[in-house]
Amino acid sequence: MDRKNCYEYPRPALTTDCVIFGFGGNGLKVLLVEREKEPFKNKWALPGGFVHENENAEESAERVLLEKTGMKNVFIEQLYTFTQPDRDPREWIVSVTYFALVNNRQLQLITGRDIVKAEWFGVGHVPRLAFDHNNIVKKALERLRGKVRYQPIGFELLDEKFTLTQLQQLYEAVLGTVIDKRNFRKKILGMGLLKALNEKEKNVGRRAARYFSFDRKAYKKLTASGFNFEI
Amino acid sequence: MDRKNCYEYPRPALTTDCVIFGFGGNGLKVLLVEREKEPFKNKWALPGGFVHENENAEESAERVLLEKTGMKNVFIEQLYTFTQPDRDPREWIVSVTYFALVNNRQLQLITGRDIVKAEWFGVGHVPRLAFDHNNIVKKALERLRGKVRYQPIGFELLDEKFTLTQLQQLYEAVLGTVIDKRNFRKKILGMGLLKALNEKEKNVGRRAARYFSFDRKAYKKLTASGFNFEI
DNA sequence: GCTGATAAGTGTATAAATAACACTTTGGTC
DNA sequence: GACCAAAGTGTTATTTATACACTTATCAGC
Repeated sequence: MDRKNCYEYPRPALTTDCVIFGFGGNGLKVLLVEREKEPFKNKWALPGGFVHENENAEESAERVLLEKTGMKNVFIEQLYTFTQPDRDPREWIVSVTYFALVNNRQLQLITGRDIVKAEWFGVGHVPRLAFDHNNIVKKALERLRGKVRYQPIGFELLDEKFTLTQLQQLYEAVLGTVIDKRNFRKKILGMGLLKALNEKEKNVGRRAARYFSFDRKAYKKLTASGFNFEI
Repeated sequence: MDRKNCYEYPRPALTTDCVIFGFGGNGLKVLLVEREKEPFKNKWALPGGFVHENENAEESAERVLLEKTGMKNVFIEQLYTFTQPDRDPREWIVSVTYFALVNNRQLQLITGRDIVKAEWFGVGHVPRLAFDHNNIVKKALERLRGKVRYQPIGFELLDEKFTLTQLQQLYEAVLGTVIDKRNFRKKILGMGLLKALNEKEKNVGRRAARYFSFDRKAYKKLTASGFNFEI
């Protein structure tokens, strides 16, 4: 070790860890990777890595996401910073954590690559993870559940175009409730945030559902004039 | 400099900064301290300091609060972590920020001491601050405004006992709205979160108002059974 | 091309919450 | 005891939320 990185007082290493949520057919899922090194070698963990000197934590999280899972341009937001001195058995390591929401298309990307061993786990079936990562997942779930009702972030988990039933199932999965179909549609359409597309499902073996898309422009306009999203 | 704190890769210094809100007669206030050293010597800044190796960030924030302002046992919550590499002109310094809510009694404590030069500023009259601290204050205000409607944290800004008018004025100040007195009282009393005390204001030169206190026990019970606070 | 299976799509009536609004009462001062 | 200032108090109209069941479209199999 050379004398380059010496300081007057001890300093923590800085990492980012990312809780990536996806919405598959049967519920909300979180992406875990298998650790290739000690400590916790071969244990499941959140994708993460060290922050470089010339980048901020968010850039670092995005870089790590791309390197480890091949995902980019995903919705990402700072979650919490974990600073407990003994959270890493090696030394003082502080982690700025993020939570990310990806849709099915982004979710496909990773299955093609083989950058690290990664797997989706239903949020109810997350195994014992390395470090304090179970805590981080717990915090991310709380945040997602709290936020999904007051901000239109649920759309980040669906494809560009989606059916109202998919949207409803998403809310039911995240919130853990059952929602009345007619009331849900009345409410969500009444907000004026969805664009009805001239396109329907195909080859579904039943009546085909119409596709909708989230109208970001309309949402911006509405929020500017005091509108508050709420499900 | 000895060789004690040398690392393989560069590491950031870790600090905490704290946005402390108080509610004075005429609105919401934030506590600022004057910097005694370069950089930004004699400029206003948020109270903050370096995190020690054997403490977590929250303990550090509480320690700094006590050292710099004499406050303890205040409501404190992690806000956001600022990691922009050039946010400090000296070197790479990452700050885990907190927001704190103090009531009048805690607010008095500091005026007695003279630990650092500290002053309350109305949130609409915050001067140009050191580093990226104006950003931090902005973020804290957003958080407070977003949170005060869905969690009973407003009470942290009032004394143990308070009148309904004080509570209403607090919400009006934080949210920047005007609230109807009768509807406000109906709603807040209807929640069953306030204990009416057998005590009134004294020597006020008008009809004395009854004191109330926030019933934490009742709140815990209610949240456990699915109640959601909302103003 | 008819039948059956499956989920899409749709309206109304009741209950609850919110919003608007003004006067009487009380404690203290002069 | 007259006056000042803010405390305290109900009702109605409007909006929003909730509960609830049948018809329609698409595809598959015959």
